[in-house]
This record gives sequence, structure tokens and C-alpha cells, in this order.
Amino acid sequence: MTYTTGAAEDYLKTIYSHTEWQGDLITPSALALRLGVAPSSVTEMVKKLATSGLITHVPYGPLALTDAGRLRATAVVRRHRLIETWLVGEMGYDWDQVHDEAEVLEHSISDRLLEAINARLGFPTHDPHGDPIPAADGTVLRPPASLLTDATVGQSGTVLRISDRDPAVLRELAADLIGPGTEFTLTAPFTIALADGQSRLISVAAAASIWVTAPD
Amino acid sequence: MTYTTGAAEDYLKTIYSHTEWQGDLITPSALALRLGVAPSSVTEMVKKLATSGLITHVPYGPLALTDAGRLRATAVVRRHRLIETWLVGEMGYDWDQVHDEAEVLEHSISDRLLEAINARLGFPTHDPHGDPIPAADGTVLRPPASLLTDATVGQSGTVLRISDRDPAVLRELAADLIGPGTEFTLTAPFTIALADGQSRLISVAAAASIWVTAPD
DNA sequence: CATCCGTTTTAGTCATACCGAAATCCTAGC
DNA sequence: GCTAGGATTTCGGTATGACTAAAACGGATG
Repeated sequence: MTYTTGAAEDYLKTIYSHTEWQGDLITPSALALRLGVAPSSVTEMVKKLATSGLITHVPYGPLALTDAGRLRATAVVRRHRLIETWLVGEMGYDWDQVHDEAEVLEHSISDRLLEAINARLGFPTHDPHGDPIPAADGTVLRPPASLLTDATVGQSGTVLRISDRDPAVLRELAADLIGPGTEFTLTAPFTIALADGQSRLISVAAAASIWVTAPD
Repeated sequence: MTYTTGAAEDYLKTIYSHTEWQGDLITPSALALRLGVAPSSVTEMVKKLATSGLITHVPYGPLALTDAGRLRATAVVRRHRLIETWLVGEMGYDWDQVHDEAEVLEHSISDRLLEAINARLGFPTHDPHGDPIPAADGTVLRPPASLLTDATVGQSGTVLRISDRDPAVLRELAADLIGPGTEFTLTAPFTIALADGQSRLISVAAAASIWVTAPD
């Protein structure tokens, strides 16, 4: 009933993450791809999660979290992002090096230790990549955002988050001193002008990882 | 071959811990008791560990670590004790509250994070209970010690370590301000006089958990 | 030296989580 | 409306790590 293995947490987290910025529901095959498991494995886990009341699923249809499932998922995301913030803030990690470590620790840290870390960090609201850290009650503060690849030339805004999927992208942007909070104007696909007047050429992979304030 | 699951690590660590202070080899039944598993489970895991070259075992005989097994075991113990030291030193835990958390984290923390913690702590040599922290190469600095229950009346010495097995004992001794480094003279079974002249009545359970400098 | 009894091993199950192959479903294109 | 092909599920099987019950072992005792 209270089904909370590490594997199940990974499924819930991935389902949640897909809807967090993209908006649409995730399909079993997309979930399998993201998790790096076979589609048949997804079918099995989906059955267990549905039986436990954490997701809803009509056969051959997409997956959706229930309220209970979303709470469980945001709890895992909260752990992940607090751990990442801690690794960068206190333990000397760079932002492209924290993902794997957090991926493991998010399943093993106790609530008590998590809150001790949270307090040490001063109760941060965002992780190093700009992702909002869900509150303990599952609340997430997420401003409207769009991808830099969808921005129009001339559009100005602020970088809100960088997807932490690709470490190479994170290293590229760190070298360019681009991160959450950076103000920019898109001068060409994909060249941006920074506040100090400097110009930066952004790789396509990086542009597809940068979420910026939605245009007016 | 490189068999390093969390379960196997627990077996190795427990085999090692038994020999660390007691000296004699552990039997399968004692191992089962300590780990809280059935004897048949031990037989199975022993087979795997022996096949992997981490322990030696003649059927119906006791268990002994190989050099490779001892190295693996001390690595786990090192993790456990550094994590405990960190929880007490930086995260606001008391010494009776760290065991369970360390028990989990010792299997999931990366070498990198462990060394970052180690550096933050200033490369400690002992954990809060007085247990020596093995070096990365498996070396352990362990002074000769004997149990307070084996001490003779009139014997003086210094508390070297308190077994972290029983949290209640740890709380009792913390309340009595007794810990590693405390100098004492045994005045009766089990009453000890401290350096400042104060006297303390020690419970039998606590006395059986206190390791002191060996008598001359 | 035979027997007894606790220890250890064997044999058979279970739960989790994964896989590949085969069957089934859904839908887009005709 | 039919059908091809991709997506999904079903089915059988693998690996880990645990369990119980029962058989096999071996050291201590009479």
C-alpha cells in the first residue's frame, strides 16, 4: 500500500518532471526512454503505482499523477534539489557535477537530515540550475517560462533555469557566465546580448536547455 | 566478481566488526543474529562472498575475511564512521542518533562526497564513540583495550570507546558526561571516580559497552 | 563409540525489478 | 472502413536477496 521503493520514487519523479515544464502527460514509451528501462518494465511498475493510488492509467493511455502521487513526487524532487543546492553551496561541487550524487542520495537521506541541510542553507527557494524547490507540503512556485529556442529575435528577458540533463551544456554556460538571473536580449538565433553589452553565441543544445521569462 | 551491493557490504562490515574488538572469528549463526536474517540467508550470501574472493569459508566452519574482503569492509566502516562524525560535528545530531542514518548513507555516498566531508571535518581519526576511522588504504589504528566489565577494582585508565550498539546506553553516559577521553578509577563494580573527584554509578549494560585502556 | 542436539546447509518459495519476444491495441493514411 | 505500423501489454525468464521447513552434519556427552 505505502509503496515507496527507490525504483517507484524514480518513476514518480520522472512522471512529475515531464509535466513540470512541458505541460502534457507522459506516455509509457517516453517514460521508458527517460528512465532507460524497457517498455515492459514500465507497464509492470505502472500497474503497481496505479494499484497504490499514486497514478491513474487507462490501458494504452498516458499516465497522470494522483494528488497522493504528486505529493510523493514533489517530496523526491524536493530532496533532489536541496541536495544539489547543498553540494554546490557547501561541498565544493560545480553545478554540472551534482546530478548523479543527488540521484542516489535522494532515496536514502532521512527527513531529519534533509531539514538540517535545508536550515543550514537558509531555506533556499531554488536550486543551482534555477529549478524551484518544492515546499514540504508539495507546493511549487513556478513562474511562466519558455525555451530560448522558442524566443523571437529582439526578445528580452531573464534566464530562469537551465535543464540539468546535459552536463556539457552546463559547463558551456558556466564558462559563458550564463545562469539563472542572467538578463539578456536575443539578437539572433542563438546569439544573446548581456546586460553589460557583451554578446554570446549559444549552441543549439544549450539554447534548448535554457528556460527564460515568458514574453509579454 | 566485483560484488558490491549494499547487502554484501553489510555482511562484510559485520564480519569485520566482530573481529575488530573481540578477536575471534564469527560463525554463520552469530552473523545471522547480528544482521537479523535467517541462517539460511547467511549460507547463501557466504557462498557469493566466497566465490568473489572476499571471505574464506570451509563448510560448517567459521568465516574469515580475505585481504580483499577486509579492504572492502574497512572502506564501509570508514564511510560509516566519517558520516557519524559529520552528523554530530556539523549537523546537530547527538551521538545516540547517528547510527541508523549512517547505516543507510554508508552505502550511497560517493567517494568524492566522502572526501569532501572528511576534509571539512579536518581529517578526524576517531568517530564520536571513540572508534578509529580506518584510512582509505584500510589501515586502522587501534590501541589495546578491554571492557570495563573485565576491569579490577582499583584499576585506573581512560575511556577509549563506547559501543554504539545501544542508544539508551549512549544517552545514559552522555548524561553522566562520560565519553572517549574520560579518565577514571574503578572503585567498585561498577562505580568509577572521575578526575575531578566525582563518582558515577554505571549500569551493567553501560559497563559492558565501555572499552578502556588495557591495564599495565 | 553411539547418540543427541545445536549448527549449518539444502530445497523450495516469494517479492522486486528488470529483460526480450510475441500478442494486442489504436490510429493515421488510404 | 480497412489496414499497416507504432505503441502498449502480456508472457516467460533472469537476478538478487530474503524466507521456512527439513535434511545433513559434527562436536560433546554418556
